[in-house]
Amino acid sequence: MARPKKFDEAATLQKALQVFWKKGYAGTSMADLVKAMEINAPSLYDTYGDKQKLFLTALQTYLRSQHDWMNDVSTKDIPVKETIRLLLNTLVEDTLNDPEKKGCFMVNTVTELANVDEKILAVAADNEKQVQSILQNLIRKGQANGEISSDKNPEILAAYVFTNLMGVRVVAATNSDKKLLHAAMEIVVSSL
Amino acid sequence: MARPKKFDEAATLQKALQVFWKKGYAGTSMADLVKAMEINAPSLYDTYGDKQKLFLTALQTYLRSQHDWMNDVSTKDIPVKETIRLLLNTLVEDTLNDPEKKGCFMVNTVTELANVDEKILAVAADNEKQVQSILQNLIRKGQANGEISSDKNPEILAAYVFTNLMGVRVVAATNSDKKLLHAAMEIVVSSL
DNA sequence: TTAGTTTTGTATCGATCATTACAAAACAAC
DNA sequence: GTTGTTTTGTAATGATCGATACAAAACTAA
Repeated sequence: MARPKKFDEAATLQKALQVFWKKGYAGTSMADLVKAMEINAPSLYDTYGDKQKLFLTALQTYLRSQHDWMNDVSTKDIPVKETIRLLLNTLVEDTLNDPEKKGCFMVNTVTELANVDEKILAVAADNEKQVQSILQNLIRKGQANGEISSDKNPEILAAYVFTNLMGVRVVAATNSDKKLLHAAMEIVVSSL
Repeated sequence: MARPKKFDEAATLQKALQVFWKKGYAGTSMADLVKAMEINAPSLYDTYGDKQKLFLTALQTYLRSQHDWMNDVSTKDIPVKETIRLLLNTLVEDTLNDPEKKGCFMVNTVTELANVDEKILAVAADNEKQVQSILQNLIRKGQANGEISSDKNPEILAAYVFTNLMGVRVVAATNSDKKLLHAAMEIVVSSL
């Protein structure tokens, strides 16, 4: 019924995600996006809305894949502590292996915008809730099978792990001592 | 020998620091700074240089006060674990009590710029070195007086505490459950 | 007071910002 | 092939970006 789009919506969104991830919201110009996405400005606005909306869409896409990954790892049939070790260590590896050293898009966004944009704050709070939920389920499972003491509070343990998940993403940006970071994560696991 | 400045250099720098801290580097315009600092653009450039230089000066000022604070706390005559508990809990309190929820200026800067600005990366690496040094000294002191097992590696423990210092600054931006954060920090202390 | 120096205020620079008007081009349905 | 609809490319919008030119104003030293 009309002229079809020349580009793939999802793939082009991924390109925008990469730019926002690397340069942040304010640090990214529409010209940057137009160039990276290889579409013209009018196509961009028509398909994804304005800069804010595109950013939010990119962020949600990122979070979904992040959650999917965590859920995948969490449903593996291995000990709970092994699972949490895998989560932490994979983050260290991924952060250090990224040649662009982009860190975590959610962490970057929280530190840039959560205090000045309520919508972003809501997304961040929701993300925390979801990740905490995944972690709590893991910990309860560990308590059920005897890996973790039932005396401990799952909510607190989850918050503790979450803090380390966030922290290691920041630290890995300036410290590339892989062994040291893995050793620090090992303390997290062994203190559960 | 000439017309004196009408403003206080250090106090006006503090105003710039507050703006950069709240809005980030790219999110801050020179117009924002001129307004907050209550000086004219030419005075700003003449005294502090361009935007980049002013930002770096503000960041260094922030780091110096941060290090001074850590050193002050570290030289208190209390048990080492108590000191580390105080460091972690004070960060939680300060972050939650700030009505502007600015978080940590260093963390914000690392996540915004460390991957695109080598000068910032160097400052961040240097900061990590200094904080790690303070933490390592504390831990060695704890090992000397029997608070902490001498079997443990001070460097790894310091990296572990550092990760939690960074992490809690990010988490406190979206989770304002004070009790939960304090409880999580308590795990950090008790795992030393 | 006068000479010399620096700061201040105004006003503006070209460049870049996010966003869009408009018309040619490209498709689907008939 | 014609009609109707949407996308595309070009080009430009006003606003804001970081940074300065210039002259009046304000001070010190003599």
